[in-house]
Amino acid sequence: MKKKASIKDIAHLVGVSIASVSYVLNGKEKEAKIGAEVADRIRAAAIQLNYQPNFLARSLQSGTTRTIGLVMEDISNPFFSSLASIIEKKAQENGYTVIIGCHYENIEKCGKLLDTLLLRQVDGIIISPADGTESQVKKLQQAGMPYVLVDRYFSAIPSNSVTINNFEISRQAVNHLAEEGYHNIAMIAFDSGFEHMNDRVAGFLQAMKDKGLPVGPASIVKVTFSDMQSGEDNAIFKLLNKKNRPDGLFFANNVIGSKALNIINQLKISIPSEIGLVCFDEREAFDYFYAPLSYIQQDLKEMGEKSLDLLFTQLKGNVSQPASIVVGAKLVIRQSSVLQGALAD
Amino acid sequence: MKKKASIKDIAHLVGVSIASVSYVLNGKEKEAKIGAEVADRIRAAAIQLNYQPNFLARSLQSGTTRTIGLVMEDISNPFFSSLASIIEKKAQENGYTVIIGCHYENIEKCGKLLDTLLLRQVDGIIISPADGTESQVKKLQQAGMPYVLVDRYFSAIPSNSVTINNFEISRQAVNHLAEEGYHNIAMIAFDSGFEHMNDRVAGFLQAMKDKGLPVGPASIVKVTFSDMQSGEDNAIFKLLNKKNRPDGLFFANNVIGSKALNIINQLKISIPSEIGLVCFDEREAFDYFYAPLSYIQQDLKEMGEKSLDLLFTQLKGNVSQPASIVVGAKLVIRQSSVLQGALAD
DNA sequence: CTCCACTACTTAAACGTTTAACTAAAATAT
DNA sequence: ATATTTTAGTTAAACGTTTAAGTAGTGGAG
Repeated sequence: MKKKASIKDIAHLVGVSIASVSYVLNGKEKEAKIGAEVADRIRAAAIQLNYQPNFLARSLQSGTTRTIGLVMEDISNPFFSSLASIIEKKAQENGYTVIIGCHYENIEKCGKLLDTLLLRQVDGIIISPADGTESQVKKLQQAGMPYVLVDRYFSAIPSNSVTINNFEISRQAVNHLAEEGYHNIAMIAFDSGFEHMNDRVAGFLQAMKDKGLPVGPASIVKVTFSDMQSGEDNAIFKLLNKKNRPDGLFFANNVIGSKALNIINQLKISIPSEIGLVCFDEREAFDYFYAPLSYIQQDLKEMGEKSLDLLFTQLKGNVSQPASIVVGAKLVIRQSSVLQGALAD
Repeated sequence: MKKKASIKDIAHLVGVSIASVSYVLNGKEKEAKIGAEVADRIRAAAIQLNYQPNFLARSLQSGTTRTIGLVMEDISNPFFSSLASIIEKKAQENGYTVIIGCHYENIEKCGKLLDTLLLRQVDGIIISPADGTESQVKKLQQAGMPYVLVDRYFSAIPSNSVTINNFEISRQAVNHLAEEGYHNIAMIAFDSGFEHMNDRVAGFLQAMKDKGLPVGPASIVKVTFSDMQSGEDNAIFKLLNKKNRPDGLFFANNVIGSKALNIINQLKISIPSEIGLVCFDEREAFDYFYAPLSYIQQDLKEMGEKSLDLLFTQLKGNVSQPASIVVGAKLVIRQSSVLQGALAD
């Protein structure tokens, strides 16, 4: 990097003090009573020297960096990349810059990421935390760092958060499957301490109960994040390969859905005639599957924007009680869960 | 944010100068001849006060921020999010933090993004520039900002870059279509000044020539970025809806491929029997299409890692000539372009 | 006993800003 | 003619570091 001009250089050139330059360049010439003629010369010199303020010096002085941290599981997951795109766009519009970090569901990595953001003195953090990182979020809170939880939350740590009503929309999804005539429904979920995940499971159970459908030990299949990463996913395969397999499936998120779709293809199971499918979250693959998947669509635009709004409110110092914002989600019904449609086709 | 402890506080507590504290905490106690006992007391005080160095002050002093900027078209495009994921991971491993910005193929946005990164004094930038931003890249160069072009390049501005051989792999892809028996092949490409895009077109033309296939004005259909964003995409629809439509299609990238796939579904064109398909770049949808798409797979891991390597080399000051690294790409053949396969099925 | 070399530090400048507090000169008021 | 206010700035501290240059005190050599 070439040496850049500083206000000192401008002061030298014009023959005034650096304070005068600073006042003029910040539009505070009235306040500091700098004469019009001098002010003009300062501005001219700034242009002549192609002056660019030093952001670091300014931040050091002001204590704010106009930077926010965005921490999520994996930016290559379309759910997160869409959210990131929305957040980055709006942050930019508001003069904020976004530092991104992925924790890949690894507790240590998540901790390191947060430490880095604290160290770099970002103004605030939007985070979709890893499983089991309650203590890290608490640390954020204790450090007084403004943050917003998105998608995931910890009820033990009252925080600003933006989520959807996972229970209710899951209940609706499973209700729909039941009403379409699928009665041996199973759910595939992550084996985690995530409350939003448990809410989805609770929604499933509620619907089953409401519809008077049987729930057994095989009704909820739990898989791990690393199962999904590796090629192995025995649990799903076993579930679908056994003689009296379910006739309806509810996937707890798009990673599970996409994995399961692979296996369904592999086993040549016919959708929706043999099994009805609904997935939580969307994924492009679902549109191109021969029986496009019914799915739960979270309002990502709202989610991203509300997260930033909530963060900005905190940054402006209007801190009151933590707010939990619930944004919309809707069930999009397509061929994968509609038996009649299959007959009609 | 709570008030954090500074080296000044430590100095006070221990009763030494701030310089001593700084030397000890940077492991330069030998060099500065600080006694072992004092050093220990300083370290103890640092722990006691939970001292965290102020990154901004350090950066201001050192002139480096250990931050890199990553500028791409749109993080919600899987090509870019995969690349971003790889780059973020490796940057983190090397103690660098990444600021992300999307230009959405908008020249002004791209310019603003780069200005912001310059202002914030990132140590370097990895950029997949917007169409028509040669002057912006030149400005980067003139400012002495280390940067690496990735995926896209401007031959008029010799730069460090990481790309694939777009010409060669396109030629192979079209060759393959021809050899499979498709002889009325068209290409759908972006209407842009991008050289990598033109290389792909050149590869198409070369293959057509080599195979002695006819090339007419209808052989290359150009679409714009905004066509793809909006629901409208008349050019592709018209091409596929006319009586003597092509029997082979080569898509210049995954955005085009996914749009075209929609139209193909809509028109109920049978793949690969009626049209053979190959797409540049992958996309999850291609795996779940009833006839999985043949595609050109860029080695993204290599691309991301080499980009960072190249940037780090510059940061270490080993600047020689700009290097143009060409990473691997391969043609993955699946059902969408194999006629025999269709018959066998 | 003086000089020199060490040891173990400290001082102070520098990075580039912002901003509260001060001041010299001019203008106005009494 | 003197006191007061206003104008048009300047000085200097502060943000939290790093680091070159300086120094006070001690030990040993000659």
